[in-house]
Amino acid sequence: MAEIRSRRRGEELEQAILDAAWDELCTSGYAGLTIEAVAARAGTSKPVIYRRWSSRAALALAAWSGRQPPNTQPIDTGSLRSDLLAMFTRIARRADAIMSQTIAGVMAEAFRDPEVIAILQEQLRSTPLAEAITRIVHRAADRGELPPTTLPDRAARLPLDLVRGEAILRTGPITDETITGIVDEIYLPLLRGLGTKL
Amino acid sequence: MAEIRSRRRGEELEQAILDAAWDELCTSGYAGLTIEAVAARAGTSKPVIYRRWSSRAALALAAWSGRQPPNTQPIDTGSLRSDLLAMFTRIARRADAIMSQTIAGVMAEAFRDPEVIAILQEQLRSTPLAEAITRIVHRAADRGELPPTTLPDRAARLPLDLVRGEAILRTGPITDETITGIVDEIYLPLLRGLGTKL
DNA sequence: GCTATTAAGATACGCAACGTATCTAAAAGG
DNA sequence: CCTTTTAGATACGTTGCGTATCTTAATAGC
Repeated sequence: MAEIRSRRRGEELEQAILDAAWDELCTSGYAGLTIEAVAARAGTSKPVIYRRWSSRAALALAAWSGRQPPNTQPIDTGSLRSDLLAMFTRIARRADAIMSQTIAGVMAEAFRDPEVIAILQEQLRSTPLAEAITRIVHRAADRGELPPTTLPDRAARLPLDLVRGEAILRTGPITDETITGIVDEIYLPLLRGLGTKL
Repeated sequence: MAEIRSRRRGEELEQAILDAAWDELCTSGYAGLTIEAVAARAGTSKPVIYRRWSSRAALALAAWSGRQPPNTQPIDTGSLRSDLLAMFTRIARRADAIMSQTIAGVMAEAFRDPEVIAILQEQLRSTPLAEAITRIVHRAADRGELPPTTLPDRAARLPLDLVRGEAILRTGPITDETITGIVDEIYLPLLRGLGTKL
C-alpha cells in the first residue's frame, strides 16, 4: 500500500531535502548524516541529492546555513558591560553543538574543496555581528565609558572567534561563567587598552 | 618471495604504527587516514591496531600528539612586542594544516567519546605555553613596559586560542601579517588594558 | 632448555554507505 | 499534444568498517 504522493520538484523538493538533512543533523549529529538517511527521510532517492550537492559536506553546510536566523535586533542596554554580555550571549546561543560538529565535519572532510570552504568561511564571517560590536563600542565612547576608539577589524571579529573557539573545544553548552569571563578578562580590557596611548 | 621479517612486538610495533599513521596523515590528510591504509603502511594488520586504539580518531590523536615537540626554549628578546611576535610565531608554526584537520576530524567523529575528547583537550591545553606567556608579561612589567599585571588564566590561554582559530578557519599557513595583526591589534592592547584601573 | 602464555599477523566475514548508471514515468512548457 | 526535463526507484561495484578465527612467532616461567 504505497502512499501515492505527487512528485515534488525544484524549490519545494530542495527545501524538503534540506529539512531532512537538518533533522538528521539534529538527531544523529554530523557523523550520522548520511546521504542515504537523508534521502530516506525526505522521501526521495540518492541521485536527486547528488544532482544538487557534490558531497555530504556541501549538503550539511547548506542545511545548516539555511537555519541561521538573521538576528538583527539592535542591542542597547545602557552600559558597555551589559551590552557586551548580551552580545556574547546572543553569539553563544547560536554556537551550539550542531554548529561545532558541522564546522568540524566540513573542515575534516572538505579540506581540499575550495568551493565548500568558501561557503563555510562566508558563513562564519558574519559582518553584521562585527558591525553590531562596533556600534556598541561607539555608543560607549559617546557615553564616556571609553576613550574614542577606532575598533580594528580583527578586534570586531574577536567575539565571534572567541565564542566559536570555546564551542568547538568544550563539549557542553557555553555557560554564563564562561561569557562573563570572556567579557571581563578579555574583551573589556582589550577595549580599554585600545583607547590607551602607548 | 615474501620478505621475511622478524615479528615486532610491544613498543617497537606501536611506534611503527604511529609512524605509519603520521605519514598517512601528512600525505592523505585526516580523510585519507584509514585503518586499513595504516596497517598496510606499517606492515601489519587491522586487528593489531584495533587492539591498541578504539577508533580512527584515537589513533589519529595518538599519532599527532606524539609528534608535538616539547619546545621549552625560553623566549627573551628584550622587548615585549618582539617577545610576543616570537611566541606567536612559535605557536603558529605548530598550528599547521595537519593539526587543523586532525582536530576537526576528531571532533566530528568522536563527539560522544569522552575518553578521546579528554585526550584532545589535554593536548590542546598546553600549560607550558601559558606559563611562557606569563613569564614574558612579568618581564615586561619588570622593565616598566607594562604596569604590574596579574594575567588571568584566560588571557594566558588566549594566544593559543587565537592562533588555533586562525588555523582552523583559513586554509593556508598563517602569515606574518596575521601574526603582527594579532599582536598589535589584540594582544598588546589587551595587556595594556589589563593594567589599567577602570 | 622445555613449556606455557601471550600476542602478531593473515584472512575472511557481514555490514554500511559510498557514488554512478540505468530506466520509468510524472511534471512542466511550448 | 508532444517534447523536454527530471524525480524517483533500483541495482551495481567499491571501499572501509569492526570482528572472529586461526597460525605461529616471540617471550616468560620454571
